[in-house]
Amino acid sequence: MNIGEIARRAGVSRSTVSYTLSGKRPVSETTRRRILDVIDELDYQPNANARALKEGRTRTLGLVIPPASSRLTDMQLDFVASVVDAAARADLDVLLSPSGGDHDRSFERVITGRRVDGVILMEIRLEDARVTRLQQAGLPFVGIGRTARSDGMWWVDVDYATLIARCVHHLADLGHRDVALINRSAELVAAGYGPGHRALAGFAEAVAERGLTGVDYCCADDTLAGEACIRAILREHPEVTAVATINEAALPGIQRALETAGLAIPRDFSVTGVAASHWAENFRPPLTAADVPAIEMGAQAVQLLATSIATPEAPPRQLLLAPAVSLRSSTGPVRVRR
Amino acid sequence: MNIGEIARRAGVSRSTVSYTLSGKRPVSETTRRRILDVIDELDYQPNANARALKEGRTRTLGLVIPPASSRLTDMQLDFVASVVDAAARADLDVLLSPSGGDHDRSFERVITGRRVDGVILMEIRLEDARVTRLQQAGLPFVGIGRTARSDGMWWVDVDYATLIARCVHHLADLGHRDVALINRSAELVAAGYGPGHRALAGFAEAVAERGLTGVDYCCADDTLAGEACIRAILREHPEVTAVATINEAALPGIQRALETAGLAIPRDFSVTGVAASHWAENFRPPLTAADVPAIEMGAQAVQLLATSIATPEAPPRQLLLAPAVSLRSSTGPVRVRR
DNA sequence: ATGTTCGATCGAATCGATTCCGCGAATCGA
DNA sequence: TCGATTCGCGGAATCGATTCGATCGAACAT
Repeated sequence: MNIGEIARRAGVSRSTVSYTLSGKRPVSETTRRRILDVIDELDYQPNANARALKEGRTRTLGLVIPPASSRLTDMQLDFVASVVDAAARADLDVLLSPSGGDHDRSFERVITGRRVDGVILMEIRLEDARVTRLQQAGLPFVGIGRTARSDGMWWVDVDYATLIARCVHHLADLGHRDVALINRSAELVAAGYGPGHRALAGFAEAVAERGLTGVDYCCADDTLAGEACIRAILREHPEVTAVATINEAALPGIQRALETAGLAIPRDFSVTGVAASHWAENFRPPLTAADVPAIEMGAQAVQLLATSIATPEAPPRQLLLAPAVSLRSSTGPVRVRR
Repeated sequence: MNIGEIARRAGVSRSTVSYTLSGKRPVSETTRRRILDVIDELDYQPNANARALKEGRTRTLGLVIPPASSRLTDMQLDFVASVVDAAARADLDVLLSPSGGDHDRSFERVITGRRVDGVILMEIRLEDARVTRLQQAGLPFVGIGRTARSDGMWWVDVDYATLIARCVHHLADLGHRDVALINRSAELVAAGYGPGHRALAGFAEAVAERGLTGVDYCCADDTLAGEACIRAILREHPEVTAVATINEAALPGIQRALETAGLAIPRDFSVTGVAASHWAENFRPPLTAADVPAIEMGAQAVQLLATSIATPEAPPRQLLLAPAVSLRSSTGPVRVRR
């Protein structure tokens, strides 16, 4: 079922079939109709590999994800889903490639095998070898996240520093003087995970600006760790009256531990942070938080990548998103305990 | 940077380069060394499209996922991650294709464009047009899940009927006489979602066998719906003393609503079901449940697909998993309320 | 010394598309 | 009616690999 078969049945040459399909040269209405009929009848579609070989592009983009060993977070899942969705809308296919760990063969295969026209890179670290590799390979790519010095690359990212700062200001406005930051896991931060570092920086700056005292905790991405973290904060810093977090997965634990400690939200303790809206809305009471528009970010990344592929020499574009803090009901005026 | 370039620099013909790479014909040690040196120096990798075109296989498998519009569940995410991981281990790449909704162009492109050697199909319905399509296209595929009549296809699935039946028997052994099933969403079940139907069947059969009375509820995949569902059960069937569920995402809501109602688990109310272990372990108290080995299932699906591709004429193989119910502490002897 | 065998390598065909070049027929203006 | 232009289409080269026969020189037996 190749183009030659179609040509034979329609009584024309292969090139004519190709031109009717692409429309790059006029074809008379009668032969055109005849060819399309045969194509419909045989359910023909051009072989994607042959086409890619000749055209030099694959109409496919690579999506580089962290290895499965580290459970993907909900936010990362949203990225994947929205990238796939946006790509499908643009008639692009998505080739998944786990990287990190022992999966660098997969990454290399995708890069140097010319299987993709461009790459979307998730989970970028402040220093990231994959970015260097892609730049040297000359393959267009867009980061979801960014490295420490990222002027030269295309990316879309969430402005964690600004968002956490806004949360701190919000808490300060409510009279809180002692606040805590619940960050992502210590390993992640130590590995140069950008959001962790930038959230901490924004937290420190806002705390200093408002003359508060702030403590920061690292916390693994699960309910149990969230509980443990709140317990540690209450024990080690009983003066703390509010927390801000970028750790969505810890939220259920935070809620549980505060309940267990007999602290009502927001009467006795305020909670805020940065989280996808479904986390915020499942919190009780609903979480005052900056809602990360993960779905939109994935779509934007595909957009950027498409233009980067189309115009490889164009100067890189960046998109730093800082959605507003949605006031729900998990923060309130400070109230002195005991 | 193609094979011709390598051949020129090494002073040999293209075929010799190809044979050193594939080892399908002997090459003398000296030229072999010379060629490999050039390859290393230039960082050459064969063009995947050209190779696929000639060989007639792509070393790529397609993973068909539900569209992003419906949020993927944690279990589905585990499938995706483990499939990608297992494929990478087998030096296969994974092409993602959303299907359903308006994304059938993507599905068709992957199938008829010969972009993949085989397909893994997620979220199979009892009647599923994609299965028919793949069969008629003659493309090897493995389902994660299965259709109503599934003898003729390859699949790996969880035996929801048996697992839910075991949960019911366990509850009956503890003296419970009135039990409820919390299923997935009504739309999903109405659309012919296999696990929903089979869980219900297993529930009904076990309830009958033990002479219990059982009610079943559909419930959307989120915390809030879980709460609402428990409230409805307590209101409409106050005699119920235990629930079994296959709805992981509803578990936090189930827990919350029971707490709110002043019912202690497992003293006043028992909860059990089928759930990935991290859901079970985040429940409080830890959930007695059959742990779905999603990670293993993804890996098995890749295995099956690989053998199906290698031996297309072999009779289909199936894998029906029924992991044991892990006794944790969310079930206990019945106790009459009021 | 001559014919044979065998190992190492080369040349050319092939996979299935796209695209440039050019040919014949139809159409046009004068 | 004749040369020029246009229109529609076919032929062949090309993309970058794999693979099958063919070749060539060396080693071997007779």
